[in-house]
Amino acid sequence: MPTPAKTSRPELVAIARRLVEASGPDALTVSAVAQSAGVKAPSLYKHFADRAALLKACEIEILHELEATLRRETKGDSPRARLISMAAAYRRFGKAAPNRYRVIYSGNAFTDPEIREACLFSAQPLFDELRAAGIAEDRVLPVSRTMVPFLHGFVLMEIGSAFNLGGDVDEAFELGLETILAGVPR
Amino acid sequence: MPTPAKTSRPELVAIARRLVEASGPDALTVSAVAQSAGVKAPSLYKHFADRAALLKACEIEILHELEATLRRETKGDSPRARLISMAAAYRRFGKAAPNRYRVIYSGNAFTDPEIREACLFSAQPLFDELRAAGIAEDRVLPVSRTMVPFLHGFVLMEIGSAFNLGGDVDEAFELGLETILAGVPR
DNA sequence: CTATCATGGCTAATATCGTTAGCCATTGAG
DNA sequence: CTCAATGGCTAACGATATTAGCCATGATAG
Repeated sequence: MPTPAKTSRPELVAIARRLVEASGPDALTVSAVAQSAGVKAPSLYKHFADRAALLKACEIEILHELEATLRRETKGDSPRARLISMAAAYRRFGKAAPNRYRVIYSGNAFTDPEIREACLFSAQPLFDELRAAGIAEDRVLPVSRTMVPFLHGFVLMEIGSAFNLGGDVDEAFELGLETILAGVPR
Repeated sequence: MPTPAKTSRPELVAIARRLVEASGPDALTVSAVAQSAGVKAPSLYKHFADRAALLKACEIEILHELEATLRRETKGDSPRARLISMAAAYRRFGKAAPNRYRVIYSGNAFTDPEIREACLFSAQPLFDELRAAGIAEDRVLPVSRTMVPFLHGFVLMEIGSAFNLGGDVDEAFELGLETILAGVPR
């Protein structure tokens, strides 16, 4: 390859992620990323089509990170315990870095095939655990469509400080989860 | 009041809403609103502190509209039927105008007292129905914190085309809802 | 009536974005 | 050794939000 590259796709994504996670999506400016990479703004377009592509790369990386986190932190003996553990890990993932979580599902990106794939990938751990819990194959999808919206909505609302009427939020999370897991044997 | 005003706060909000709902939040540019109001961009700042304030006004209006919609469209004899009806109305509200729905909870606006108030207002119909369903007062909040995240997450995902693995989405919605309403007698 | 003064327009200007065009230096491959 | 592609750079454009400062109006106090 000609002309030694001062930066690289992965490095740029890493920088972009740092910006987003530290200060929200608006902080992901082309100039800021470039500057942090020791490069001028227009040079970024040699690596990414546009700012959206950069953000998309972040989103995909984050979804992979979510998948890995769920796999790593899901523990327990019974299927039910594992599902509860996974849900807690999901929630922790969101709370640990709100701006990171907010990137997920941002945009109407589901039309994008790469995002679709990454989302599907990040959902695999749940599918696997549901199967392991003995949920019939044709119920895995419907049950996921109860759990994931609940988790997603809960995390979004929690990191947005929407639960501001007092009461124990941890308890509410457990209650909701247990309600949803009613069909899964203890 | 001096100098006849060419426009007004409410008109500007209406215009802003039209733009947002038609083409998403990015379409809400100060110039576009101004032009549509027959006024130059800087004049908007006589009515709103900044673009964010205009968007906030939209969000509050939308939350009030949501409340009214829920009140209007919640029907049924049994408490359970009414809750199901309300949930369906909520989902319809989101699907009818995805960009309108997306404005809700956008931003981390819950720190803003006016937004908080509007959110609380929009949640009243649910609280009322839960009470009418005989849910104990100290359970209303926890149960809401199961239902609302589910509804919010479901609608967000649905309007984002996240349910793209086939299967009947309507059915999944009903299943999720019934699971959550398990405690409410038929 | 008239003087006042706050309201709500306007023009002009600035800073910051994303993005494109076009140029040039490097360097790996033939 | 040549050469072409890669990946940098400068310059520039258009859009955006926002500010400063000016001016006409017209309700209101005297």
